[in-house]
Amino acid sequence: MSNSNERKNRIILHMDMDYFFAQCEEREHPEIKGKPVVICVYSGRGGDSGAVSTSNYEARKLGVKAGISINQAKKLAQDAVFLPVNRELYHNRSEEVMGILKGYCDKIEQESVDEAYCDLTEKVTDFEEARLLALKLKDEIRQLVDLTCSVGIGPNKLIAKIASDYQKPDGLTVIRSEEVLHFLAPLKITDLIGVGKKTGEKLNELGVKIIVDMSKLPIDRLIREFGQAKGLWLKQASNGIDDSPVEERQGTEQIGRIITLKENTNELQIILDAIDQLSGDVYMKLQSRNLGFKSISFIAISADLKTHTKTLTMGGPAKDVETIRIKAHELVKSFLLEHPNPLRRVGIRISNLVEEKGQKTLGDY
DNA sequence: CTCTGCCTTAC
DNA sequence: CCAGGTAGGCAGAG
Repeated sequence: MSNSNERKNRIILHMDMDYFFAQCEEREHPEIKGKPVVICVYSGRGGDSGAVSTSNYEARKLGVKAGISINQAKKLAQDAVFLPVNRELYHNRSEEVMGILKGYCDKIEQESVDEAYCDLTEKVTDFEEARLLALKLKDEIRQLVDLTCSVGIGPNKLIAKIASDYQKPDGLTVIRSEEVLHFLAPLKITDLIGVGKKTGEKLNELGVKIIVDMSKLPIDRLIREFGQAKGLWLKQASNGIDDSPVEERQGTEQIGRIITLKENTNELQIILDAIDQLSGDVYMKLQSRNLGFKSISFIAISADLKTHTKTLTMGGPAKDVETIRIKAHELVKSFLLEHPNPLRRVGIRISNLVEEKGQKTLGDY
């Protein structure tokens, strides 16, 4: 017997905070509002070595956007305000905003620190009512947290997400079921989730420029080019179909940390020292969630920016910092035997996280 | 199932 | 000479 909810036409909302990190900083430092603001991740190497995390619209007008180097950004916008990321601040703001959003539906699916889906199907009877609710939501976030966001509403997550991106900042876009195909048809394929640079280039070679082009490709062609899961997704998405439910998730499925070394090196001791630090950080996060883990990876990024990983899975779960350290050391050593070249960045990640009921911390294995 | 590389997503 | 940190998912081989 299928659940009647599954058959029902859904009304899904997607909320996306506008230029989130930079907006949080504007609120924190009102005097910088109106100026270009650039949020930076400093690598810890030279003074301005690092990358731009995000920027406000004034900075974007000057060409300063996520991903470019800080040095480049300084050339493009000498008078901009450059600030280091302050994750704690953004996290706190995020909690406030998500708290408000939770008041609008039974469950939300938080996609990242500044994005979430919300299923309104049981809360409203039609898209017009959903629009009013979204206006109220935006207003409440503005009143209580003093931040703007862009909201999209559609019959599924895919359409809601594209809609929230359609008008920014401070936008609201509602796409009814019957408007979906017209809405999608002229959009760029990179507007779809799962289509980035690589996939986009490959699709261009197939003569696909906009979404309607892709919707006409035979599914077996897409599967041949992109594999089963992705091919199927591209076919469905280009036709506006997405049956994935809004699912509340608690916590991530992996915990990782990665850093840039002061200088490229293949010296074991330097790398192990870094690993010990990272182990402590990862352990703290693990402990705060009271979880155990079964797999651990060492991540290495070489001077040419290629990523390498080495993973080890244990027979049973562990939850102590010593196991993290020891296993990570093993992975580092075995990696360096195979790849004795200098590394730029190193990191560790634990996965296969498991609920830990008992509190005994006997080292296993 | 495990492991690695690759892709994506932005912020 | 310059390119950060984090997480999720998939393919393909073993």
